[in-house]
Amino acid sequence: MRWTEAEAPQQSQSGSAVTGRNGDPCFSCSVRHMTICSPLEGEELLKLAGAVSTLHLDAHRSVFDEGEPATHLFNVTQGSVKLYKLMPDGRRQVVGFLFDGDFLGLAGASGEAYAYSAEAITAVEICRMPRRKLEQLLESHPKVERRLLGIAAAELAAAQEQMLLLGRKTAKERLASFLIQLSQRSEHRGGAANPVALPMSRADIADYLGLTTETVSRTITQLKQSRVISLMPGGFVRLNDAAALRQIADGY
Amino acid sequence: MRWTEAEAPQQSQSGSAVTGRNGDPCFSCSVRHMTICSPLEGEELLKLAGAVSTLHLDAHRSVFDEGEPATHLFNVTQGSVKLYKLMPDGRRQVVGFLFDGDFLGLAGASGEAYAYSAEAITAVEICRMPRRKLEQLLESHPKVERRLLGIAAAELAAAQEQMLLLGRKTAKERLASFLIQLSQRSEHRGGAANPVALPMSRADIADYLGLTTETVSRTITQLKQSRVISLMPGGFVRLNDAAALRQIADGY
DNA sequence: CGGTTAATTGAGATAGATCAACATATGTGG
DNA sequence: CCACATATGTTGATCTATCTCAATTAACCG
Repeated sequence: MRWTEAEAPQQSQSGSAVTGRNGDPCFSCSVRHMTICSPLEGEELLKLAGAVSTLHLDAHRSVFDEGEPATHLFNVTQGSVKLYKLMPDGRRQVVGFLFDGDFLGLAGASGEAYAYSAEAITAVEICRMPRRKLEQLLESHPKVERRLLGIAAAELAAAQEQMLLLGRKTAKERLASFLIQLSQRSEHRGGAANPVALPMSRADIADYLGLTTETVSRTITQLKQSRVISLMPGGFVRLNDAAALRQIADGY
Repeated sequence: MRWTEAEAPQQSQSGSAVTGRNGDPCFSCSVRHMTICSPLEGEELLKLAGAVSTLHLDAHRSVFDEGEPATHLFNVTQGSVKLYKLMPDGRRQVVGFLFDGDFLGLAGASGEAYAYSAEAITAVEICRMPRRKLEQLLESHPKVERRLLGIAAAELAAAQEQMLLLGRKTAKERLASFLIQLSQRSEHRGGAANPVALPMSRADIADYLGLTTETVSRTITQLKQSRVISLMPGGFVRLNDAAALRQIADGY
């Protein structure tokens, strides 16, 4: 179920909460330096803070569904989110995972409806802004628009890399690529490159890599047995030989 | 082989030719209304015309290769182009086809190197602009930047749709999706929706859909036998029952 | 600590790949 | 303009990576 802002309880039993216009969400934002907001300062930031709301969602809660009018744009400030598309018979394709600092809603920057569904993997904190507010922001702040264009270009390149993975790589190569990708993204946002967090389920990984959960599981076992990776408690993977993993990922 | 502009003959035997700064390429541009240039007029267009060159390439000629410095942006004005990524052992993934009016080089809008190779499928005419010129253009023309952002968002949505295709669809569904896509794109740029041109080889289609040429051929035969499509001379496909094809594409 | 869900492992089935032959264009030099 | 040469496309017969179906084990949670 989804609720409008007016109906939303500040702290609900349903695993959702909104906080709007009542703090300084932007000044204290822990991921501001990696968001589209980074070019803004002082007064501008204050103005922005008045336009955004902060969502708190439990794991498995929907952020929005494919086909809904794309009224908002988002920024994940804490936690992990998955983006996916569904076919009528239930086949699912995860088109992306989002982590701290990641922007969400580019497709909605021009289109009218969300092209995929978004769901929390872990408990998440998400910053939400009305699309029309962003449009105003773009008018007055070319830097923000440039930043958005850069994000779009990077996402496009990542999408093309994923097409190569889905179209041409073996199961082993897909898993290796996936782990390397998670490691690099963690590093990129200032986290550890090596013990990599795997907050998503095997089913989510399978739907991201175009495989089944069984094949994901078997392939992880295979990588484990060849000592390239180790599974650690708490949903972490240690990359024992990142170079070897990269070789596998690239199909050498 | 590739050549620098200085070395390039105006009309060469190698299947390549450049024309720069010597006409009114922009005013007479047949696809201007669908390009990023569409917001420009009069003097602005004249200035732009001074910055672009027009390339003429025969089929199978390279426009650029993956990894090259992304010094230019392009617009296909006539003909068809394929974009592809290669793996070390030769596995290929076609990440896109371009037709009249399509923009090329978004990835290069922020990145430093082309993320894929581009090659002419048919004889093509391509408009080329230095990346720094575009950046200047963006500075002074927010409309152009907005347009680029819209293109990026649309491409991103298309890429996600392709991930669903590659990750979850059957061969038959992939072919149906592909034909519907070509039909819609043709219609979108003012062409006929129904007899659809297939300028690319079976190998290109296979590499786009994550299949082999044999499977592409067999699946086309299958669609032909079920009367949903017909192959016409000259590399055209007639969609006899577009609705049925769409049903197949969507997995109903 | 039971109960439920997620992950792993096993055995067998299959869509699509591979290997191979043939057919049909496409192009070229005589 | 034709006959050959080459590249592209189609069809057939097998093979195999991954899926599907099924059972077991491990993790999580109240």
